Amino acid sequence: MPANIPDIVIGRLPVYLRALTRLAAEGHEITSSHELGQRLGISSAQIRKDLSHFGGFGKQGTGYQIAFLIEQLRTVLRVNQEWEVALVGAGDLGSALAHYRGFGDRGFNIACIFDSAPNKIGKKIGSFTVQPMSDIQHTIQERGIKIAMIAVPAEVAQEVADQLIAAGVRAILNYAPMNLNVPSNVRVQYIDPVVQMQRMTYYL
Amino acid sequence: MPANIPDIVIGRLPVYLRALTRLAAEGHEITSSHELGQRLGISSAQIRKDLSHFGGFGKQGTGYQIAFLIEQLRTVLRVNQEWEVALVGAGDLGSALAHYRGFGDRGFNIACIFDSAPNKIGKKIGSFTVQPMSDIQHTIQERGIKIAMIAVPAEVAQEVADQLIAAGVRAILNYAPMNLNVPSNVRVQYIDPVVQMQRMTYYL
DNA sequence: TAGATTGTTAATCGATTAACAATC
DNA sequence: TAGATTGTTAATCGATTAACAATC
Repeated sequence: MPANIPDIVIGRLPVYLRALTRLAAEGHEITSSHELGQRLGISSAQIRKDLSHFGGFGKQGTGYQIAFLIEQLRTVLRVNQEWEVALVGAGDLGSALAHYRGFGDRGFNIACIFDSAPNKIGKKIGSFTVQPMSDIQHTIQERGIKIAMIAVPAEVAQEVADQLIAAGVRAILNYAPMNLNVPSNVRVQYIDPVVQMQRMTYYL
Repeated sequence: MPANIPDIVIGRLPVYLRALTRLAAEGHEITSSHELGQRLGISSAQIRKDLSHFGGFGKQGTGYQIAFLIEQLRTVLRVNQEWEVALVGAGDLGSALAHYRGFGDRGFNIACIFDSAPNKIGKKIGSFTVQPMSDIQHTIQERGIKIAMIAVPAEVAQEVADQLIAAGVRAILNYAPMNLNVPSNVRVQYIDPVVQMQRMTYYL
């Protein structure tokens, strides 16, 4: 495993992986840094440089074997295995996430759903039964779950995060519109559609 | 309006705005670049530098009046007005977005919903009636809508984007797991939870 | 062989940080 | 006045790009 890869490079690999998977679905077998860069709107040099951190995946004069490169990136990102994911929050968003079919084939499986509302606990969402928050510690620890999605109101998101971390979670995808305070060994990614729209209105 | 602000700076302003709104909700009236930086996990120097692109919003020795800074940032980002947003896709995700209460108070209102499935067209989602895709051009043009959210399968996302852009949309929030090709006068932001989880598994 | 594209180095470009005078 | 914090400059740091030898 190469050391000290910049985080910004790691951040682009999933986007490369997604584009390569799409190219493969379209029937391509080989691509080049130039073609991939065109699709993604970034320079070919950046793609070659990013990939070169992990080894020489291409062939001069030819380019990259798509299936091979996909496999390599999946290995680097550690998504050549299935990760179990805990979901907290069984409202509109939580339900939509629970029903979303796009996780499984890209390395993730929702394994359990938690909510605090008594009228939701015990209900079925897809194939899952909503569990009470008090189950978090036990279920997550027992199953060794390391990844969680938070889909609860902002007011309780920090509290939920604290519980998840105490139970062993080390990666959080936070849908609540607020910043989380977490120890340095825990990673957080944020999804806030309003923030992303506010990044565009400036230019309108 | 100051010229040529780096995009990376614009990208942080909504996060500042969100944190400030939260501080205000907690009853604070004044904050400092240091306090804000602590909350967000970034340096105080960066916050001061970012804000200084748009003017001197603080006072030496005191810090920033939160209400005033919120108002300034809302003006800079142009979210001191309400933007009408078109939503394409009335599946699980589209429905969840239509029901989400968090848009209105942060500058955005969903104004119309489109889907292609005959069994969805005409149905009510919240207070909206799902319209057929063929209405896109007319409705968006008539209402002067500039922002759209795409919540359709990846296979049709590019086609939907093309239609939206032809109708006058200039900012797209894309939930479909694929890259969109758009003209340079159109901005796109992406939400793909799998990409964001794949950015974390590398470190687990 | 000729053409194409990689992997890599060095140069450029841009962003972050440290430091401090200004000033509330 | 003394203490605190801004706005800004200059220095540092890191990321992107251009260019090309290597080589398929």
